[in-house]
Amino acid sequence: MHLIIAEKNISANRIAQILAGNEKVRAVKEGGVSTYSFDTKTVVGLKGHVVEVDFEPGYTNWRSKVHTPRTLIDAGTVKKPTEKKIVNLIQKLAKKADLVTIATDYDTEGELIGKEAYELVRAVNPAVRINRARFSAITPAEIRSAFDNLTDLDFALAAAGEVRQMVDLMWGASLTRFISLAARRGGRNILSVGRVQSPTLAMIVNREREIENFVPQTYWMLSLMTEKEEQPVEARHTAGRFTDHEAALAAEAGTKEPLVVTDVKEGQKNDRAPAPFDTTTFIVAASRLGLSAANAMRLAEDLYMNGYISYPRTDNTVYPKSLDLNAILDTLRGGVFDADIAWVRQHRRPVPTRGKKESTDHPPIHPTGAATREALGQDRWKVYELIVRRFLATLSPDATWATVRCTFDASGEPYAATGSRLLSAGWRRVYPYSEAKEKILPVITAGERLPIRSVNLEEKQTQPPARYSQSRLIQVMEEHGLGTKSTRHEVIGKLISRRYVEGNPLRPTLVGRAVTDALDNHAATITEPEMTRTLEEHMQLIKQRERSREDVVTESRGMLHRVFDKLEAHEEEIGEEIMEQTAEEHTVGPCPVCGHDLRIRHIGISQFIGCTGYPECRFNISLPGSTWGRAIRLDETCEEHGLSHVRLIRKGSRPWTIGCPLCSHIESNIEALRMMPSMIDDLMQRLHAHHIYTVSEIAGMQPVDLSGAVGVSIGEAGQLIREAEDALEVLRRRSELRKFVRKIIPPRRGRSHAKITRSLLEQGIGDIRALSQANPAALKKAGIGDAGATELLEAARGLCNERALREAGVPAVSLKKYQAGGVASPDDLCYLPIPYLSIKTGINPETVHKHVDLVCSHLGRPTPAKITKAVLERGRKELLAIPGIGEATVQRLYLAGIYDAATLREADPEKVSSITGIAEARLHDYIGHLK
DNA sequence: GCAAGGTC
Repeated sequence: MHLIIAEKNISANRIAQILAGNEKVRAVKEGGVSTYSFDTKTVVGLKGHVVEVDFEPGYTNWRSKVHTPRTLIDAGTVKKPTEKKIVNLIQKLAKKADLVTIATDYDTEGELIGKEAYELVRAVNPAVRINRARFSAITPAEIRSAFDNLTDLDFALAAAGEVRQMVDLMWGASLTRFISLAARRGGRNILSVGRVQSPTLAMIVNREREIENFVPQTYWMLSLMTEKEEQPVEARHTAGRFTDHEAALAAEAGTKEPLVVTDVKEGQKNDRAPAPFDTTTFIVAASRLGLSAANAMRLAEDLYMNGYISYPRTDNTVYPKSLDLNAILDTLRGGVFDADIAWVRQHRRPVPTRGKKESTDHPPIHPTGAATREALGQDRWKVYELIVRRFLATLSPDATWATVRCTFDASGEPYAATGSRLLSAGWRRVYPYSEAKEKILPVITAGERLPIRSVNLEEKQTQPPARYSQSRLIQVMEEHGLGTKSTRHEVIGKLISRRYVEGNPLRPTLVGRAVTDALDNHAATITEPEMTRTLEEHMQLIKQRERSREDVVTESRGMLHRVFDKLEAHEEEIGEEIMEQTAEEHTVGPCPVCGHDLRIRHIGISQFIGCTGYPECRFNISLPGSTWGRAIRLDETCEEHGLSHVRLIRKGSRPWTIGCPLCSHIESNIEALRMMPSMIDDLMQRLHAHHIYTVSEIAGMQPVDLSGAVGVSIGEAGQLIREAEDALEVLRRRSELRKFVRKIIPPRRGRSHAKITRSLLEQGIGDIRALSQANPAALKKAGIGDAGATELLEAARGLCNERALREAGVPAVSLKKYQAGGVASPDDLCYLPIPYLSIKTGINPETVHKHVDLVCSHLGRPTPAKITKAVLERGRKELLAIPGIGEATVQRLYLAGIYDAATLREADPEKVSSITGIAEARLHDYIGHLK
């Protein structure tokens, strides 16, 4: 069997189709992985890298005293399978193979992915021949020629890729751990560092600094309005920007009629058709349509997977010779583009346009299949249409413009006006994404005299550089060689998810700045694009076999060690700098009580806003737990309290904007305050004026302090505090009820717990006790179904009974036994006969009596007489001695309080029968037997 | 918990 391994599933399929020719390809899924077989060949696709380098075991604990971040530099590495299904299948097939061909992409990573496959094969089949097919596009010609000229894997090329992996891992992981530990950040708040992300972040930070430090310069623009045959014409002073106000004023004053046309120059301008799309230019064009980089890529990948466009991750801007452009035009026929295609065919430029970059792995992005707007939906169609039109534009002639430049002399001051007119639209006919703006001048001839209608001197300011948009940043990253076509947009996503940058255009956060500063000051290597450039040079040398992998890695290790020398010497300082700079990120504004900063605090899953004056100042505002979303500070501030607004953000759900935390705090506590009988508006205002907002604050105060704060007598203050305590208790029970209902009736879509508890409250059900006695109709009204209502009532009763018994002093172990015996309510204990309770629970009758006594006295009821175990045992024997009475009957008699011959003799058979269900006649028999 | 690079 000949095993062929491709880089991805879709390539595997296409390679199989091409190689099979007329033969039918059998597509079979094995263990969830597709294989394509024909003849004796089987083609399998990888998923890019199917293994991952990581440190050998022992380095997982970040805080280890032995394996410090620095030790990661020299730590051994292992390759771990990340796609187990594929790895297993490859090895299974490799055992049976007598030839293996690696057919991954033709670039460094492709060679490395190929080597990973090679090693997987070798591990299970040391003898099999393994060769390599190299092709720059998956077209029949390329593939056939590649398989006719099979070569060997290029281990030097793969080694270059391995160096990148090693260097990225050791620099990234060690620095990430070091910085995170120094700044005491863990979990979701780690501070990541990397060869690509850190220089990218630094560019955004530097741009922000430029903007902040920008000093605007004033300048003046001078223009005049003239007209020819009633058509207004604007001419600008040829000096352009005047930086000297005096000079501008003088030129303005000197601008006088006669205005003489000194020269008219006509010309023609070519407006080149755009080059084919690579990933970056595609993202830039898509961003003009309002799509973010990540979105544009997601849509393009979708189109690619469904066969509408070619592979969207490419650096190539030159169509390979093997690409049949006419065939593509044919494919696109029969839809909305027909007219445009016909036009392109008719006016086709001799050679398609080409961009600066040419690479071998994939062709530029182009359409591969016809589609309709209906089939794709709005967004995908937008992207598809863009790609089709771009393709058509690359085959279309240039646009041409007629240009004209008129120069004027206004009594010695020189002016000029320019005009342009589209002569032939060319590619712009089929690619209407950038507007062709014409500026038509009337016909003006040299020597003519024109009137001056007005002279305008405009004062302007120079502008700071613009922040990076995502697409602009991707362009700049590419210019600096940062990242690849596949990863650039992901890197930006990473900076956003680490909360280093935010907004569009991108702004750095305080954390982003702090980390960049710290790295800039102590580990500058990692914040500069230079590192990538050097790495690439070294990779190049490895490819040319001029340096070895080990040599380059050793050099990189040495550099990283030197970086760590500096870092470790300043660890504390670095940590403090970051913490100090980022503290502001959590600061929401001044504490209303003491004026110190209020800060958002996260402790475990709980979060709140506390005062930095703690413990002297105990002011705090509670926030919903972080399961609702992590609290972050917004830029807006509350005019009344001067505090930043707060928002809860949670992945995958809409953010919950709380707004001013103090406004929200006050608002949400008013209802609770009103639960205090003495609370009147005036009192509430006085409390608020003293920054007392919650009942729990009042409940926790001393009467003297409260009296002083709101100007009531000590006695009244005491009363208020008691009222607050009561309100607090009611609130506590409500919250308990809410949690209880939530536990029994779990939340699900379309069932609002807030609604349920509100409705219960309106019906006077405010705690679990009230719930246990509630009418099922009330639960139904609150939106709880029949089954749920029964379950809820039973659970509530059970819980109340349990609490009552526990309060009375029944020990927990016994409580369980009463529950198991089904006799666990206070009434059961007070009213059921002790022998019955004993036999149902297996508890000694004397102990039962003790419990019954506890419960009865707790409830103020009389305790029944004690029965000892001996008495009970004797009585049982007496009863069993009576013919017809067995264990079951004894138990039933217990229920009626009959436990021996004497109690049976005195019993009223009619009553006993009604309680126990034993026929009266039989009871008469038993009693008769005794007599 | 860490990088960057493949791919889905």
